[in-house]
Amino acid sequence: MINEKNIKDELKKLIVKHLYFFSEQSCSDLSGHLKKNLSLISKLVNELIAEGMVSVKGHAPSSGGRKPQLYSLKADALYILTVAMDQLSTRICLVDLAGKPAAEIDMNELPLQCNPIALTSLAEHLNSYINNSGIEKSKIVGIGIGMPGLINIKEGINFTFLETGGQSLTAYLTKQINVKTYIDNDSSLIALAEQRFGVARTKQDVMVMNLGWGIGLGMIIEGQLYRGHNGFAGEFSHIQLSEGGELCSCGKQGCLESEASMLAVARKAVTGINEGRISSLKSTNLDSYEAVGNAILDAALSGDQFAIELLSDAGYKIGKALATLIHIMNPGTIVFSGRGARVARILLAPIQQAINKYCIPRLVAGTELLISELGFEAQLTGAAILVMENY
Amino acid sequence: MINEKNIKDELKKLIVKHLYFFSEQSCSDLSGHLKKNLSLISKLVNELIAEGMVSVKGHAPSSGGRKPQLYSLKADALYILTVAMDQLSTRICLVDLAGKPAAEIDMNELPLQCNPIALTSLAEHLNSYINNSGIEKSKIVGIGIGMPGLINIKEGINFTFLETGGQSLTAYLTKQINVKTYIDNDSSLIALAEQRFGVARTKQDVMVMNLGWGIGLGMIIEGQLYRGHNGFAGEFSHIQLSEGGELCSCGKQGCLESEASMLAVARKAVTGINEGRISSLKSTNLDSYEAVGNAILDAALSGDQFAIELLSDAGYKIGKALATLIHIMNPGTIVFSGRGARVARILLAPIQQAINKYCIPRLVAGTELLISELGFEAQLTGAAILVMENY
DNA sequence: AATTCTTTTTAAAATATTTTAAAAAGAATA
DNA sequence: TATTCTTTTTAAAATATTTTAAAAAGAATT
Repeated sequence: MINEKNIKDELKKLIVKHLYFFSEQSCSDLSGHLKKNLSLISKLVNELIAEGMVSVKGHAPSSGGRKPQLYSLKADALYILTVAMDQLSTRICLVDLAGKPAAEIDMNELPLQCNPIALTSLAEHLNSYINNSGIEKSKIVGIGIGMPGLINIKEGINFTFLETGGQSLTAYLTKQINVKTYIDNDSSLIALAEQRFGVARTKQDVMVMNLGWGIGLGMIIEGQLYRGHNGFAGEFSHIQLSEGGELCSCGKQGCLESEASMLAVARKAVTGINEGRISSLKSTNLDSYEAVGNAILDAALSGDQFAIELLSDAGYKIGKALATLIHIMNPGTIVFSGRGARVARILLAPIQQAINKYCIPRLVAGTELLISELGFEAQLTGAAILVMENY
Repeated sequence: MINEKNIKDELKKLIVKHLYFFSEQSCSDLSGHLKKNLSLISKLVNELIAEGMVSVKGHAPSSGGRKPQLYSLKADALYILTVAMDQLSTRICLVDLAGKPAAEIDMNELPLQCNPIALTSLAEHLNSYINNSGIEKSKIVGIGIGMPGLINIKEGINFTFLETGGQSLTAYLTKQINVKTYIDNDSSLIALAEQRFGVARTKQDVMVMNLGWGIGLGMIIEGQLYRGHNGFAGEFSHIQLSEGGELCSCGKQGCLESEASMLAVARKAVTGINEGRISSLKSTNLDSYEAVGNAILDAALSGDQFAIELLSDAGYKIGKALATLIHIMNPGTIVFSGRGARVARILLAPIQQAINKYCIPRLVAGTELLISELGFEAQLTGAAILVMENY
């Protein structure tokens, strides 16, 4: 028998996956969701218990009959190594099947741009992190990495950063670390996180805005992450907002990113302060846009008028772009996530205002705007999901 | 046994469906596509032959072994009633399983706007058409209707036309005609037709532009028609193109529809001619925008400079809007279909020009632009597909 | 408190589907 | 031309999955 028990094992993996996303499920819950017969599910769940993958978690209240037994994954049965990169730094965290950190988060500078040793450096970091964690490698199901750039997830190539001359990043890391590795775009992973464990939980058609140094868009269509024909879907930041606006890094003018990203806002703040605008931002080191950007968020949250004005302006522009997105996609939900989610409450009013102005009312009515609760954690959570989706 | 043979029958229906979309398939083709075992497929195909649904269509060339036998549906085993409506007229055609008309196409005026008897009139028309066709009702699998408007396909309600006070159009027609009836948006059906039997055959991520009195968009995402959270996805015609442009019927300014649809072009033509522009259009009845619109297409095809200028202008605007669409969706294919597909060759140059200007090169490179070959037939074809998808 | 009704879980029987093996038909090659 | 190799089709055996039935556990009702 070449594929002895293969089909049964596949189904067991499906059960494990399902329990990862929806813990505390009864056999009939599982049966309903996986569209497999109860009796089969029951048998396999018992096998999983015997194997130490699953444990019983007490009873749920009954609606007039025998109380269902609830099953969950044994959190320490397996671990996932999650990695969240942005252009400047990298966070690493080993988590268990319940999403709890099994070792401290490691945060270190790892500039992606013009850094030929970034990849080898990353591999070394990951190896030593695992060694220090005290968890044996065999218990780590996989490594999930979210990174900015245009990414081919199948081949494991990043066309924008970590240049390898067409070589597969995932193949390299899998070999170096000896644990199966997966990569994906940061905004896509944030969208996954919001739809599986965040405010868009169980929603089917969700657009997740990743508000950060750029403006990313992760799209969930009919419950699945949509990546487009070449994996470049959601290049929302470079749609044209206004004829003849600011020059963008992409070479075009008036892109959303060059008008409303955190970097664009920081640039405007520096100009404004140099022109004598009154603001608490004056005391910030104006040489680092990164520092200015973070300071704007803090200032806005503590009521600084100039900062709020800058963010409101950005919000209105984001809203205008969202109006177009809503017309095309008719999403049920839009989530504001990423670094900038902290100030989403301030952005929301001008965003809503622009949407009202530029959208057909019937479409506005069908779309809810939500603010992320996962915040900065979203990308790490998404990286874990990436691994479990491939389990 | 309550569901005796249900599962087997389901699979048989899947085989029939598959043969509808891909005729002349061998058992191994079917096995591969349906992901069911060859031996099972072989048995069921033989049953379908015995039932008179399927027939053998000779052999395909072999690649070094026994020649595969090819199977097709018996074209006259079942029939489909297809209906294509636009705001002014309705086409009806009974087709067989090979897509061949089994009765002549019926084309009649049926204005949708402010016409309370449109629905009863439609039902009468359909009934008498069936009676005149000579095909017995029991052989008609279903009625598929494509119509403009915001449509809820599950409930069978059109929110824009054929007002029934929230009653289901499909329930009414199914009862009146005694044949299961389905409705869908015209642009959605055109997209279906292009992806199943048109130039976008087998492509997975396709945006189909329905160039007509309005500008519609049908979206195929990962091989499936995407309708959005409330069924209103693809409301492409009302995205804003230019700040402060022409007033649109939707109440906003500068919408794509009010700037570049066939109706908008006709309006501009009338203005131009009244201002003394030289053109063969002068001899057209300028009171009917419909007549002017059609005349512009003819004039442009025979080289009239004014008509070509008008269409080029519209094309550039469509291209600018498409640039945004490409950034968001990263589609593999864009198809120009519908009434205006006749002049797509003239529109293509300015469309491409605008896309080049407003798109990131890497995204342009991944998207091919195609011109429909189904043309005006697409909507009827799509209506047949709608029925077979529900078979 | 006893009975009836629900729901979950388990086991046995029935059915569906896949694997394996073998036969049939033909292409490629020596 | 005979042999070997492929591929398709069919049949038999093995496996997977669902149905059916029954037991277990508890809620609701009389």
